[in-house]
Amino acid sequence: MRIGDLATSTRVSVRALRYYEEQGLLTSARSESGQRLYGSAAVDRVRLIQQLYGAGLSSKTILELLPCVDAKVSTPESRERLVAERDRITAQIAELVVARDRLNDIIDMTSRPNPQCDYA
Amino acid sequence: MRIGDLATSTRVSVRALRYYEEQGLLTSARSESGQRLYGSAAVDRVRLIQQLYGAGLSSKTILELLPCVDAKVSTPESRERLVAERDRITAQIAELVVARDRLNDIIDMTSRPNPQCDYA
DNA sequence: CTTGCCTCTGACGTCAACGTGAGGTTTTAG
DNA sequence: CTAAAACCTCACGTTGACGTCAGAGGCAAG
Repeated sequence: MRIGDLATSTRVSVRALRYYEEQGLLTSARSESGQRLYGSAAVDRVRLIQQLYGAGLSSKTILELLPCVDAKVSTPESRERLVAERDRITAQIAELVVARDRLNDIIDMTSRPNPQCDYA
Repeated sequence: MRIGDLATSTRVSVRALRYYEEQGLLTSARSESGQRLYGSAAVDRVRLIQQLYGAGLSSKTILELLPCVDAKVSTPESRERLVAERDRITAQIAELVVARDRLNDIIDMTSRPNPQCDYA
């Protein structure tokens, strides 16, 4: 498949896909004329990358960790990195839960009929 | 209290506090000589701002919502906005949970003794 | 063969939340 | 009184993940 097809099936922009390749996260075969060609496995690869980006990992970090996924092996350093990121995500989830509760409080507080406006 | 004190007690940089004021999120009285002066309520205000930033809200969004908090009243538009942000956070939490599980899978997968290396 | 969409490689633009340094005033400790 | 520390206002720098435009070539349809 060509880059436009991959973009469509992953809902990721063409620019982003080229960026991923630039960062070393995604590889592609090239046609005679230089166009990028991808196998179907690329779809899953892009999804994984998106998921890790979504979790707040940087290109650099993802680049370090992808080889582990591919080789199914982690060095002590990369394992440490993985655990650190997981813990960071856990902490961030906790933070988001607190913030959501806070927003809910605000919603409740501001949605309750205002006493000053109540009929006596 | 002066800006340095507020920075210390909230663990937010002086620059950030000035930035919050620039964005209209934080107000300050001024001394004769022009230095910012804050009441103790400013600490909670900054904490709230930090929490909302941490939840991924932008200055602009926070600016829209703070008056609701202060007045304890929300217009239909702002209520809609609050609910939308809450739902976005909920979705993001779900995304993070998925990503964390994915990371855990990777950790497990790469930490298990490699079969190819096992003694027969 | 040409029209129109896809792709290519640069390379500059963007946006948000600050960081950082300049150059100058104010407050505080000794 | 004086030196250090804290404060002030500009105003440019930073970072990451792309967006966007330019200029040029590639590819299936009619």
